Amino acid sequence: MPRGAARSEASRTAILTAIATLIDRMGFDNVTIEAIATEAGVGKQTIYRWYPSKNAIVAEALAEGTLVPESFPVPETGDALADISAWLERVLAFLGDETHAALLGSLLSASIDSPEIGLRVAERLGMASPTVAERVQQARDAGQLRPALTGEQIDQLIFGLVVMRALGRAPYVPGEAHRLVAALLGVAPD
Amino acid sequence: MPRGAARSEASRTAILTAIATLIDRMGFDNVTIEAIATEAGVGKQTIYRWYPSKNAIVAEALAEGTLVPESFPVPETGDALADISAWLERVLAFLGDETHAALLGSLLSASIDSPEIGLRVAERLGMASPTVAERVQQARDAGQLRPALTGEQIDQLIFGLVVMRALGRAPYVPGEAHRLVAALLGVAPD
DNA sequence: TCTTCAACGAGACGCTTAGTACCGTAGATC
DNA sequence: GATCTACGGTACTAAGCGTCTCGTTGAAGA
Repeated sequence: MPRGAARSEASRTAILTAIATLIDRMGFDNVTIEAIATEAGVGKQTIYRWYPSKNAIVAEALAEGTLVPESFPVPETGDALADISAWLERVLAFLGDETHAALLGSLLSASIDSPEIGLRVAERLGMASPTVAERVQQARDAGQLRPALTGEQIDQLIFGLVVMRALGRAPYVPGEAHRLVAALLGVAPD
Repeated sequence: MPRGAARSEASRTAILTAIATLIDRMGFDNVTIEAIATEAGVGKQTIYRWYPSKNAIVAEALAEGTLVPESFPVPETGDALADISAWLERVLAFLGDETHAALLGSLLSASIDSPEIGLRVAERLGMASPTVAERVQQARDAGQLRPALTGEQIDQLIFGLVVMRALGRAPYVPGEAHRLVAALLGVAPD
């Protein structure tokens, strides 16, 4: 056991809560380390002791669910088309809220610098282990589907669409997810 | 005619060239306004007089072709599948170069702040007027295609894929563009 | 119990950059 | 030739980054 005082869980939580609050209040780009310290009632050094950058704090806040409380697991009923389109429906509806779309936009921007944030965002959206790609491959192996594209290509197309929706603020039309997924999987929609 | 000296075209060009040089040399995020002024041999005030932000300079450099000299017009042979897949092939091959992918990544990041940059990027990539969406619609009207998705959905899927490739640095497999576009248009590949 | 040691809140410090203000100069209009 | 505006250059304020150093607090070891 190391000597001295242990890391303060209260401070850690306060930092994660503070960054979520500030991003919501003043936008991702305008949040400074100093403002986080003040908002959290914490010394700046305490932040720099544990996090090398703002992105690292964001990554942890994402992993803990402090930034985005909702999660979007892909259902597993055995029907890949229904599972994936139900999932996409939830994600697109979530992004229909302008605040959520703006937040995801900022997180995507941060992902360009920080691959870890990219990974955490994908996790939050349910797009990591098992990925949509793996789901498609299972359905293909089970003989349920014979899509023209590889699982990985479908995965990229769907994630890319989610990204475009986050950036473009297109309104979501109910039922659209089902038609999209059906077309990508090469199945006639119900 | 306004009194006094006119705007210096030499300075304007020097600024655009300087930002392109510096982005290439030290990466998008590390380029400061002061460095641009020094590199261009121009007073800082001259920059602030004409551009409200770094993003505005980038937008103009994009529009002039200073940042990305290549352009990617969608061919118009009348065969929508061939046209779009030839175009996508060129774009994905371009992004296979890591430098180009990194540049596009930075530009996408800037697009989140600045819709104008998003528009200019789309223009450079050939994805604005006429868009892929319009091309698909023409083919549909001419009875060449009956895709399951709307032109706009296909447009978003393809642009999203381009974005994912720029971010994910996936290598490009020759011929992939054709299979992707064929599947999205609901046509069996040749 | 008492010593030791690391994390803590707080804040001073040097550094860099943003953005503004002002200089004297050059060039274009009246 | 008088006037006006953009120019290159420089000084300036404001703000944030990241480092460093206080005195304090609290947990582990003797």
